[in-house]
Amino acid sequence: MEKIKIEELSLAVQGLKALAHPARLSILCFLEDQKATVNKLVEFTGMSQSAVSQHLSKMKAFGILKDDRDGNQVYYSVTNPEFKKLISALCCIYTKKSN
Amino acid sequence: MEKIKIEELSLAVQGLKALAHPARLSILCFLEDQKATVNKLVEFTGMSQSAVSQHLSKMKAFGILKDDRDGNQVYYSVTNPEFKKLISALCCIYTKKSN
DNA sequence: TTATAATATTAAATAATTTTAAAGTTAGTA
DNA sequence: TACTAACTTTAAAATTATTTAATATTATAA
Repeated sequence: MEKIKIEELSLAVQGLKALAHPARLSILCFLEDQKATVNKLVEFTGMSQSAVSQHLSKMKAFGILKDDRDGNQVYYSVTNPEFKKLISALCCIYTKKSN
Repeated sequence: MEKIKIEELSLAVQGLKALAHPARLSILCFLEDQKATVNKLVEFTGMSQSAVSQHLSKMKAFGILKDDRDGNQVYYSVTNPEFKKLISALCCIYTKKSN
């Protein structure tokens, strides 16, 4: 495995930070196999609409999520399947199960 | 792939947070294939001894690193090979290369 | 012993992130 | 056009994380 170069490291850190929040990680898990509207995610997380929107835009900014508007609703989904691998590795560590 | 359960999620978040800092991530990369003393890591990172020590103990607290004392030196190393997979997935995302 | 090298801990100061609350958009509907 | 639903943005307040600086510990060496 190659080392992460120093320039890439700060990107990687930002990527990690974008995941390292309970609301964001649970949203990401939720979106693993489906897209969802902001409202749906507000319901799911129990957070304020504003907070959810801010978390979503942070994940979008770091290229984890993308959004698609349909009328007055906005659907969010995971862009890069590699992020699923990352979540998978996390699962593996924290559930002590292989996958 | 299984979902991360809600109880495990907060552990996973703490694990991610433990990685999501430039000093910590670069230390982790450095330790990927070798153990090292605190002093070595102070040199490598260019940070103060105290700061490095605090970062190391945070990573130790979350089970990412372990330490081994030898005389008056302390060697740090990565505990769980799964963390390497995680770093590997990160590499993959941020270098746009497969591995 | 005393001194020193290597590391850890603590507390205060600073910086970054998150939440809350209040407006502000955008798109559909009466 | 005016209204409402779905969402975003902004700014201030609250919280959490990091750095700094000083002190403490642990083990070896003089």
